[in-house]
Amino acid sequence: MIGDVARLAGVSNQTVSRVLNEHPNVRQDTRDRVLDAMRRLDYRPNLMARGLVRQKSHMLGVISFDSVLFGPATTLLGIGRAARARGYGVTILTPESGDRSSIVDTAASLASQAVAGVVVVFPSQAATTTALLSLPAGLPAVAVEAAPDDAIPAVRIDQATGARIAVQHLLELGHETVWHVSGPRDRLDAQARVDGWRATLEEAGRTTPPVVVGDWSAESGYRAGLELAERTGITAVFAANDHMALGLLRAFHERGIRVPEDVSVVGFDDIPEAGYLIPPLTTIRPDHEEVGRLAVTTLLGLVDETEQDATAPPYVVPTLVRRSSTAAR
Amino acid sequence: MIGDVARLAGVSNQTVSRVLNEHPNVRQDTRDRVLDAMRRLDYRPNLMARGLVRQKSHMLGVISFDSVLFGPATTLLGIGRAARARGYGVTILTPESGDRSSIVDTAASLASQAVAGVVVVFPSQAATTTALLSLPAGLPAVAVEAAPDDAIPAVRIDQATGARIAVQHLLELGHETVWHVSGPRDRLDAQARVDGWRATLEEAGRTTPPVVVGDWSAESGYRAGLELAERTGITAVFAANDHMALGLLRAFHERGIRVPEDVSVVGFDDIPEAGYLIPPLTTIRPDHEEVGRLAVTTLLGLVDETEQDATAPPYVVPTLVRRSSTAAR
DNA sequence: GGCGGAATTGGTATCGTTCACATCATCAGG
DNA sequence: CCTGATGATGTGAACGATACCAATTCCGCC
Repeated sequence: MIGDVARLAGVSNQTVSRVLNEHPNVRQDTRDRVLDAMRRLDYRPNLMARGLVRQKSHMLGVISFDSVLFGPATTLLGIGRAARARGYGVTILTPESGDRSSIVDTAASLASQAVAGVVVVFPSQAATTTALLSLPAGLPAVAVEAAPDDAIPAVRIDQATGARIAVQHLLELGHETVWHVSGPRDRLDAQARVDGWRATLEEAGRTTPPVVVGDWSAESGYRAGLELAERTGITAVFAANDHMALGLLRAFHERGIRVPEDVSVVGFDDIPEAGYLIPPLTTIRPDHEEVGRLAVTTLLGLVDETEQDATAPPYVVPTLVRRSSTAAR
Repeated sequence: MIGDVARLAGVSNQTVSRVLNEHPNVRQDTRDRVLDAMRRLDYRPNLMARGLVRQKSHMLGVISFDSVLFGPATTLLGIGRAARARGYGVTILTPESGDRSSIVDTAASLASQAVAGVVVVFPSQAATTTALLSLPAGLPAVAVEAAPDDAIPAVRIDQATGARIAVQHLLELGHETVWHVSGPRDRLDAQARVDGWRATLEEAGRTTPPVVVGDWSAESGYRAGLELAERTGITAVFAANDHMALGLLRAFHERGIRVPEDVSVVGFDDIPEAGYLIPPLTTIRPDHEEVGRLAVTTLLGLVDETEQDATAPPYVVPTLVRRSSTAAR
């Protein structure tokens, strides 16, 4: 195929290849002739052939769980866009389940796809470790959220700071303490939010209520809400994500507890509909897309030594979005 | 690399290749020896080399818009899983914007990735056409939702039937007529829902109120709700998706209109949190993942003539999920 | 005019695999 | 024991690009 272009332009294959790769030592008129030939033939380089000789593909792999959830889905979008901007394609794999074998399968499938590097978007330490171990040794990898020890670089939302901002906000409104509905115990991001919440309360010298554990779903938030509604004296709740906050709102509504008059609620994620819940939800907004971008930058730093700014900041700090679900006590 | 295996197993490259491709004419003990060697060396076939000689990659391309939304994201998941089950990888591209040039760019980028086929998950006729025209001629393609004329096969949710079920449900509850908050005008799926809604009302001999146009977002649903709240005599609203229904609920709540006592609301999509809104939302549940699966089946039918059941049913019929946002009049 | 070094271009091997064809081994039947 | 068919294996070319090295051209300067 490159031969056709070469013939039409009256040069050798090699020269076409040079034009293709923007090698400097090609005379301007030769370059023009080649470019013109490429246009005329609607030539597209065969990336498989190129990958074969270069021993490196133009593909990045992503292993992701929960890829339908707002946070991960947005991160995936960020990864895709950043990768494309650098000339890489992205292939996304989602294990059927959280089982060990399912994860191993997925990693193996990625391994055979000859990717240049891998981003692991997993919420649990164990799963990430499993995935990484199943990858061929030496394949560059970056973790999003959960990184086992410091074996590989990680990019994450600064969950703890996000939680801190949420709690701080509630304390400033005059609440004595803040209850917390957390994500699953085995999820690192969930635990980081718990840690931030607890630390902030302790620093302020407040009592720390027991954690109510959820699983990210609206349903678990609803159950947590029913549980909290039984108790008296609760004035502020920090939910570890907006979906659970949504469930909370529903439970409180059902029990005649008014938000924010009786109880203030803060969520986490700022899903697009957060502003249209009843009442509009005050929440913490993390920039998931930025996380994806940073993950790609970091990964490409590993893949391609010539990459610049390989040392991307590993934390993305979220911000507070004030709406109507919180009020002064 | 295949050579290493061959040497260790004491056979030729060709024999290893035969084992790899499950060619029948290999003696059992030879096969075992080769398989053992492969395991010992942790050999993985180089898919780029294979793709090069076979002139076909093991990759499917997907162009998708709105990949963060629940529906499309779920379809993407279905595509990914179905593809993997058939030994194909998937690369997903999302244009930066809906601009023509952005779409053309995206398609071009896919074209150079040597994919075996393409799934276009686009909501508008125009965008899909643009995307398809930018793809190299002869590349098999399947459209999800929006298919321009009948140039390529399409797989879609049976939107009209979904709408019909929603309207039917409301009419059976005794409502005189049903208002509709639609998706954007240029979206085929939105228009199909409008058509189903209108047809059902007309067949029942009811008056057809004007369509209130939204853009899928909760915000537009909210605005539509405020608008509807101004009018009197409205007892039932069918929103074209759950996010807009959510906005509606909020607007009605704000204006003191009770759901379902004063107005019944039906959504579309059955997002995971639909059951935890205030009140829990009655909605239409389309199986988006199934659409993804069917798209892959259909595409692979085009890519690989040996594929079976190439004639997948092109419509996936949704079902009604009854919750508490609808009541008898 | 001739020389040296840089810029430009071409030739050939190579990446890891499969394909087409050739070869060798095996076995049943006459 | 030979023949022919069939099964099992090996050999060399090809896929489309890049890498490495050699060859040619160009240019400024002595």
